[in-house]
Amino acid sequence: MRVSELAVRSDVTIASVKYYIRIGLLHPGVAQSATRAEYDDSHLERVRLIRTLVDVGGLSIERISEVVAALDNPPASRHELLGTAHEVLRDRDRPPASASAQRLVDGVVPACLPSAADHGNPGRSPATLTLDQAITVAESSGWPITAETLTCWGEAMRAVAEVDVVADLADASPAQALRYAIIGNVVTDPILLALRRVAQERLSSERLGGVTAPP
Amino acid sequence: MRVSELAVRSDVTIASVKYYIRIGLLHPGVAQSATRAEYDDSHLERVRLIRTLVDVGGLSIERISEVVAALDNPPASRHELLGTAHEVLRDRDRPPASASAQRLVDGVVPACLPSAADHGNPGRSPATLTLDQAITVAESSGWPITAETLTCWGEAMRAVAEVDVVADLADASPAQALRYAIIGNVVTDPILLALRRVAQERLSSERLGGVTAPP
DNA sequence: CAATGATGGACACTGCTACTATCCAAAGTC
DNA sequence: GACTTTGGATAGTAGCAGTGTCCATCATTG
Repeated sequence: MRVSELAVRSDVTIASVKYYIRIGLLHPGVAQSATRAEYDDSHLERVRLIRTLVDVGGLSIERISEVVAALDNPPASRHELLGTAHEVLRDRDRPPASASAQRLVDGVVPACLPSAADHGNPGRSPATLTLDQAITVAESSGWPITAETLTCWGEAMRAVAEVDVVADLADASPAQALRYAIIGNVVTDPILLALRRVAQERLSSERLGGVTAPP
Repeated sequence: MRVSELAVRSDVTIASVKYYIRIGLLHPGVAQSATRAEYDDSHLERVRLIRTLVDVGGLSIERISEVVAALDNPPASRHELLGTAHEVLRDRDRPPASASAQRLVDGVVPACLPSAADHGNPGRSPATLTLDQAITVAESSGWPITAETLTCWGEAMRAVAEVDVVADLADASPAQALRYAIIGNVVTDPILLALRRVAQERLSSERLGGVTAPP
């Protein structure tokens, strides 16, 4: 297909396609002549990935470059796959984690989320680092998290992750699996948060005995 | 206190304080003379709220204006409180929900999140609308959600919301309760998502039998 | 009591991001 | 042969969230 078709099919302007190629997010088409190049499904898929990451995930172009780099050079082992996915999704410009947050995490997580990696020193994975920092931010916003709360949430998220991991493991190539892990989290995170709000409304209406629905 | 102190205590430059006042996010200090005004804890609290919403929630200044407007004019009834909180946190520029997503939500949510509001026609609350749209986006990103998945997630999020609602109801004035509902969601959403990732890593390492931890 | 320096108010300006627009010459199309 | 499309390059734009600068006032301090 030509640029115009790629642009229409991915719902993006030609100018944007050119832009993505220029900054290296998208590989150029195969040049047929000085004024013609051929684009294929890999281009279409890439542009759609970019748009999902921008529109749904709210990732910056810079972050997307990292995602793309990881996809073009995926980890060989299954074990590092999620780590890589979580690393690119991780918010890098957060203040460092407080000691109390790390202690809380160390105390609660192994108990409610047992893992084979608990033998020996597990180190701090991207996700654990993110958790440390998120709890630190909450603390400094005057919203301290108790061990009980975290335990309860951890158990709930284990149930969520059961579904996730099963879905992710079905796939074939490392690049595809990585793609799935990244897109899967990006598109389903908002669903989870929306469900949380729905649950809050319904629970609160039950507790208060009234009707929460708006006009 | 004077601007300089307010600026230091809220970790913001004087220029930013002036900016927030100029655009109406922050009420001016009480003028003592042409070159002196007195600021109090309400100013400090407001600036900290703004920064939390910007830094943690990633809200735009425009959205924060809505939050501030809601706080200055909170709903009188407890029942509308969460609805208002969810309305201001809701992403307004999403495509409309698909019929299939709405059907999915209607089929799953009442079953796993029973509510007093289910008598008669409940309408669509802000959170439900957000959920519809989030599922629609997932569908159109090639990530269809099954009823089983949604049910499982819904049950997990009910457990999460149990903790939330208890915390929110402890408070006094409508404005305070609204503030808590908004900040609470904003600062704890990232924790939940981080826990999800941690759970994924640990579960996957258990399934794969290896060690997921990075270097 | 004069020098110093913080304040309020107004307005212009900046830095960053993510595109858009324009131009051109070559190539394909009708 | 007129018209459209493309690739490549470069410059320009829109929006957001502040910053910088200026000035007249005013409080403080040596």
